[in-house]
Amino acid sequence: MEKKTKRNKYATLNDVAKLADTSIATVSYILNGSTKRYVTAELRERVLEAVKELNYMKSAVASSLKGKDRGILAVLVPQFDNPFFTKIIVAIEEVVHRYGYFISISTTVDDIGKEKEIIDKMIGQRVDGFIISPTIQGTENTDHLRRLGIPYVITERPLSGIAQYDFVGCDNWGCGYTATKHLIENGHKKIGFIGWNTLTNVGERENGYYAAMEECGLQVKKDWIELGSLDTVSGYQMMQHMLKTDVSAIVLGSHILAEGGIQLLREENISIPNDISTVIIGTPNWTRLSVPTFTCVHQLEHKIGTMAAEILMKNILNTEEDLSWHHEKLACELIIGESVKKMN
Amino acid sequence: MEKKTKRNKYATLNDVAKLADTSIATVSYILNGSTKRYVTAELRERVLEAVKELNYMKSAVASSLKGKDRGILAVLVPQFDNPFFTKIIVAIEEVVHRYGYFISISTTVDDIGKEKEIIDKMIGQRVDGFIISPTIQGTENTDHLRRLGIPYVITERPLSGIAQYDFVGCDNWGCGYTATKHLIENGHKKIGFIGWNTLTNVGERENGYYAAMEECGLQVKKDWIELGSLDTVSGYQMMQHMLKTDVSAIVLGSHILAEGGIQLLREENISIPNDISTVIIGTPNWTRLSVPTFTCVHQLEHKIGTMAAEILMKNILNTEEDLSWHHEKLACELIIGESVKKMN
DNA sequence: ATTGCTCAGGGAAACGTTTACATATTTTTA
DNA sequence: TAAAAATATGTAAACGTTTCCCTGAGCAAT
Repeated sequence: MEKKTKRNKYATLNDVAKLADTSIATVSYILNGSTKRYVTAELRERVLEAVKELNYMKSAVASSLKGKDRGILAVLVPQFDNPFFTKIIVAIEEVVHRYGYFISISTTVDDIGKEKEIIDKMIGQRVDGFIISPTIQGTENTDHLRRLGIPYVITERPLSGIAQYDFVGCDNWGCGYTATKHLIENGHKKIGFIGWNTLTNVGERENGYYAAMEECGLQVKKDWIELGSLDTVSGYQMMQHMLKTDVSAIVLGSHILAEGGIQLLREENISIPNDISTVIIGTPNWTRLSVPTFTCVHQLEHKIGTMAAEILMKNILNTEEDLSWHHEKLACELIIGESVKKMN
Repeated sequence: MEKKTKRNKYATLNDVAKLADTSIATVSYILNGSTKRYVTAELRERVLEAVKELNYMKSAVASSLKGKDRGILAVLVPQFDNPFFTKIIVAIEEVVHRYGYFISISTTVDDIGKEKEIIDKMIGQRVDGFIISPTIQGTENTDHLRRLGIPYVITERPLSGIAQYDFVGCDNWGCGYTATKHLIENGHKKIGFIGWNTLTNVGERENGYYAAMEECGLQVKKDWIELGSLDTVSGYQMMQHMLKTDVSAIVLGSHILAEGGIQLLREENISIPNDISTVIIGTPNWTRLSVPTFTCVHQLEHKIGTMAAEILMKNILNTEEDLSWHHEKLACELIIGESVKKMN
């Protein structure tokens, strides 16, 4: 049976009007349920039947040419097979769906060129707004949005050097601080930090670590800090270096790095928490399922997504009560697992 | 600093034409790089400058009214915080981005009503095609697409009772068969199966299990089969029942059920693989990171996404050599971990 | 001197909606 | 009973593109 290749034409208002023997204006009013128009039940019936008969489906493309909102939001993330972003997106979708909008997700793979490409294409589509976890190579792309007056909300990664924009992310400083403090409270004094060095928000995690150490009067040795790139291989390598030091506990600055690092620990038969304690920043599923379960600092991804979407929708629909810029940093939560040994 | 609420107007072809002191036709030809038009370098320059000056960004909305492709594909999945679908989507995005298209992802939460709602909205947007992992409550929604002549490709969950459509999924029968066969080859004879009962594709997994058992002359006891709903809670409960039986090994029909089931095993301090062996269908990350690592049947999600996207794009662009319907069932791969004990 | 090219560019009609405005028939109200 | 209001519908002008069809000028070959 061969595949049909011809594409059917969509029925138009005109087709419907002809079949129902009326005018397109009447059809349009009926279909939009407008109250500005009196229509006899009989005619309404005829029109509705014609619609069904012809499989008429209104073209949002044509409507939005007439100034109607598109009903589309663009969401840009670095990657979306990253549970952190996936969870944010799930929340965004829940919210915007309630508003009758939908989202178009694209991944920038942390490349400012691709980011620009995507943003331009989305502007071309006249999307109503953007939710962006921006790349860190610059702010030109969001500058462009601001110039054009297109509403946008930034998530997770703050823009540097710019004050006037809406932001929702987690308190990365707090993440680092909480993780470190927890280890200290369990009697650890020699604590390592594995992170990466390209993002300002992770720099914050590192600063939180330093703050906790300092607050407790603990000196930080240089080789307790490892910064690499954000992938499992790098996590693996940083853990190799870390094992040559004298730390008794490690803050794993990201779940991706944690995956690599823990892989190494397993290969070397190093026991968690007996040989080394860890706290992971981030809470992917596997931290609950593995043996041992992991102590993690949980970021409220769902709430980030929800808030970002609400702010954007209100901005678009102009229903915002509060006209100042949002700058929300959501607190993190410590989730106790079995990966931290109590020292005495 | 208060938030600006006024939305800037986009510059139009007309604006550009006026500023460059020419006609919109000329501008359009220049911007589209058409060869059907002779234009002096000087005028071209003027136009390009006006474009920059005005921040002109062509409206894909208006173009597509004139019959141009939208450049949008709709992707529908039951959920996307499910690594199985996430991976498919990542692959789809890679492919369509190469074609200069982009995707709009929505989740149906396995509800045929919401599925219809989304499909209608997407048709309204005049998307060029669909990639759908359909709900199982019926085929009306895809029937509708077929009636309208809109290209679509089905992934993972075959439509029942319909022959003429493009399909890409994995060989679920093979998944069940491979998992079971592996356990048998390791000397297990009393093997349980935990699955769920609402999807035809999972029924296939169960059938593969039966086939392997039968092939090896092994009788299946009724209480070795547990079917529930697709969530961790159900997985947990089914494992409870399973533990009351005499099985030495279990095929976990989905990674979601596996999460619940393994949770219980951990709580009860039942050792894998010493007390019980497991093979999981599906390969989320944690199966490699936990202790022990898990033996899994790997489904080629990335390839599913790639093929589905290629088929759809070729269909849309009419570059298809082969006009018969695709019906691809990708073979699975056994990945050996430490969760199966060798019996003798 | 008339054709017939190649260049260079403008005019205007679609595409499928929305909506302001106009028209015509009833019904109500003063 | 005439004017005003309510009811019921049609016409046509946008919206921002694309593209077909013109108009002219300059030049070479009849």
